[in-house]
Amino acid sequence: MHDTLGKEQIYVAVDLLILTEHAARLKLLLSRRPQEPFSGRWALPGRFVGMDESAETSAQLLLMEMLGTQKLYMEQLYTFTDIHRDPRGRVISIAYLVVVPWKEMDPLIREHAEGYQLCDVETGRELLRITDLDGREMQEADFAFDHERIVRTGIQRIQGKLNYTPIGFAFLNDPEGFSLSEVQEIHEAILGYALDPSNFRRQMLKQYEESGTLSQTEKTEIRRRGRPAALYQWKDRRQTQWQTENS
Amino acid sequence: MHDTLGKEQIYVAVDLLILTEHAARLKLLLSRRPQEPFSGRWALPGRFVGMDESAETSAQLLLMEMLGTQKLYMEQLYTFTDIHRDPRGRVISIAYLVVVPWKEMDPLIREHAEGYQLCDVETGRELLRITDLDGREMQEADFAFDHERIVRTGIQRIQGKLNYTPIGFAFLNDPEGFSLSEVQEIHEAILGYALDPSNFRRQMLKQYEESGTLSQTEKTEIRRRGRPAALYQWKDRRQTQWQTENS
DNA sequence: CCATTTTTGGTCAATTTGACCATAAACAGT
DNA sequence: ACTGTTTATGGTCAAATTGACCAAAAATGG
Repeated sequence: MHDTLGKEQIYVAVDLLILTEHAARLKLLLSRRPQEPFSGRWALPGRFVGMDESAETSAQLLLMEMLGTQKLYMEQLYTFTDIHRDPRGRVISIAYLVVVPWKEMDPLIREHAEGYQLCDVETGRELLRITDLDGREMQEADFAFDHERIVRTGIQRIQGKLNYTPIGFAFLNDPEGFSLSEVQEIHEAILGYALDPSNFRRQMLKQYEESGTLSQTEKTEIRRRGRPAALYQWKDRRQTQWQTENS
Repeated sequence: MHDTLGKEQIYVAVDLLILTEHAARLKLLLSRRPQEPFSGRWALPGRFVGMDESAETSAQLLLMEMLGTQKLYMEQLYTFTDIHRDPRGRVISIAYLVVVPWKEMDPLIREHAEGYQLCDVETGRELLRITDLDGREMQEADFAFDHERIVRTGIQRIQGKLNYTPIGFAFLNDPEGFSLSEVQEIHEAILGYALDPSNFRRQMLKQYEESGTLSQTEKTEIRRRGRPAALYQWKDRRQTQWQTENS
């Protein structure tokens, strides 16, 4: 479609940083580019913005194409505009950060997003290590365009936001409820280090229980080992506001 | 130059939200548009991004044109892409937040930025009131394009950043030193409410003194009334990093 | 010399945080 | 049935932080 680009105009694209979490691991949706430029390198899902779409709409459409849903947490991440970021011509990219609950991601990924892999993201306080399904680590040169930089920017953003927003809950919007340990697992996967269970629970409850957005249900979890956890619910009053809110 | 735009492509522009502070007031650089569209309405300084410039470079060039300097705190704010934000055609705007010390702004504004006014921004915890030099309040409809939204986004951003970054110090980079009351005045102007002097000082010193970025000089201020204040210095180790750092 | 103004340092109670310990509630294996 | 293991949950306690004050220091203006 856009194999060659005109030399006389700036093209606008959106790229999606789609994050999910499973088994104490932060995961990131990447694909190997099937064509030039950067054939074979890892790339974020992207799309050119049409004349009749806002960037946000364009991102939502791409999301719909890939996963078949729009009801996800999405925020604008950053706009990358380096002159030579795309060898085909002048393309700027507006990157969006998308959070998908694993339970939704798992079935969707098979149906819609063929060719995509959910790669592992390991992140300590400073480090960032991304590995594909075979456990091979990616270097910056393994990425297409400036996508490695986009990834780093996004990870930093979400790490910072954990402190003062309930963005962690966007990773588990299942209506059946969730345990606070699951929330903790998500925070740990994003931050890259362990948290104290007792203190974590205390913090979450104080922060969100009195505002009514986090409330305990009557059900409890079914586990294999250990004491079953109480299940909580997230009241979505602000879920839709998330879509347009700017930090 | 761009009186009429082609209908077949997306144009990319940058807009600058230039903030400064004086006499306990947050100020914002605006001009009345001299031409259609939105003739007579208030607008941020802006510029179309050239084919051979990154957005950041373009913003820096505009800054250089307007104020004759580039050595200012600047960060990308947000990218606005609504389809109908510009009646001339399809234009997206990458907004940048710029902080100028008053002592630099005052002389520069006369020389370079003719037609621009430094308007007052009054901001409580929720409210936002912007008034021109004659004290007349602006409504959303008094702004061109979606510039009122850009302003609100920017004010929110800087208010949030006061908590966890030293962005307040960007308002006074004078080499002669500054008193902590001046810093406090800046914070109060941005936040829209008063702070306790003693607690404010305690916080600033704990946060930045031990890292070596804030240090007391031997000089003291010359005042009209009251005890003269000790002057402090900001060590710029991270000033340049500010330019590219993303929150 | 006194009243006023602003800076600076300090107190003190309330709150928050971080590092723990202890118990509760389940299961697995003997 | 009992024992050990595992995970969830509740509690303690000292350290650190915050917010609301008070008071002295250091200047000026009358």
